[in-house]
Amino acid sequence: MSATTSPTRRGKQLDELELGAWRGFLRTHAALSRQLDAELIAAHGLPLSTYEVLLFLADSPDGQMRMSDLADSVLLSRSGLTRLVDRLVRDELVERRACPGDARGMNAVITDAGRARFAEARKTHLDGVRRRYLDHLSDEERELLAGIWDRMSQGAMPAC
Amino acid sequence: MSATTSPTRRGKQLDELELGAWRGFLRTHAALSRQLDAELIAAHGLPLSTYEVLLFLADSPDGQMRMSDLADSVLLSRSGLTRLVDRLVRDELVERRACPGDARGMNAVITDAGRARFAEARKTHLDGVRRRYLDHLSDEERELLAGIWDRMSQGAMPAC
DNA sequence: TACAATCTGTTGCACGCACAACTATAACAC
DNA sequence: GTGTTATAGTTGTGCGTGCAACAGATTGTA
Repeated sequence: MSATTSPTRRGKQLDELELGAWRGFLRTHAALSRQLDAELIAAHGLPLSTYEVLLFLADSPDGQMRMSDLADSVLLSRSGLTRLVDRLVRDELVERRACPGDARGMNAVITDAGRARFAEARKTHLDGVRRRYLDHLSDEERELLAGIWDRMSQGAMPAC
Repeated sequence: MSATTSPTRRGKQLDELELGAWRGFLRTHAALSRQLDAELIAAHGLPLSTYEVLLFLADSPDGQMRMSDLADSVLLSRSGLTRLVDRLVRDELVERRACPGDARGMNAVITDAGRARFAEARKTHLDGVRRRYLDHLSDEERELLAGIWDRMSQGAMPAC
């Protein structure tokens, strides 16, 4: 179940199998994220990055999160999140609220309109994720993939 | 081996397993592409997008490709590729050459300097891909993944 | 208390990309 | 031939993002 590769042939080109496992990964991600993003924009005017923010806010206890925590969650730089939240505030899907107990901090809070919009978008998105990804996998494959990703993010993260 | 999911529960949230298989995929891709890009820039001043272009050119018969074919290969818009090749020409890693037999077309041609630069970068990149991705997989897992990606890009592509 | 070091979020700036509009060439119809 | 349609590549423009620099608040130390 764990990595059992023969001593890696450093610098040598990838063989057929390695190539399929690696470039297929890249191709699949590119295709999926493009399609899901386009789908979400077409149906609800929400890009995927926005959807992610609403997702984390909607699923958090009080519908709010600290800016920096949110940035980490959606894998965005702090400045990137500042701008993204700017747009969400403009569209009245999110509000900024001073963080009680720490005058430096700000909380992003999802509004009722934001929740409504997100609930609609979630249907579309879940449907897309299933149809384009999950439905192509058997139960065993899903389990295996979940394990692989888990293993990788543990191994890869602390290295940088 | 093929998809055997019970009739998808449309709209319902993802269960634990589905979540792991899906969000892990996203997280892993984000982390890997960030790290590999940063690594390549630090070591050779080449971003990943540039590396991809040089890869396709270096591996093509005469070290040259039509602009539009190249754009499709590296998953970039045509305008995006035009600008990217502009930069490569400025850095003298690639040249533009009129396409014989079609006065509309242009070929991007890798230069000697481009080949040299790419050969260096390739070592770094292959090493990174192995260390961060392939080495975490057993042979069976690599085989399974290659199959999954293949199945998915066939199913997902024509749908859009 | 005072002062340095750290942390939070925002802003200036530059970059890379996509979309749409455009020019030039090619392919096809008649 | 002429006219129409399709294709190739470039350019104008706007958007989303990261990095570096910054102001304000907090924590730690003397």
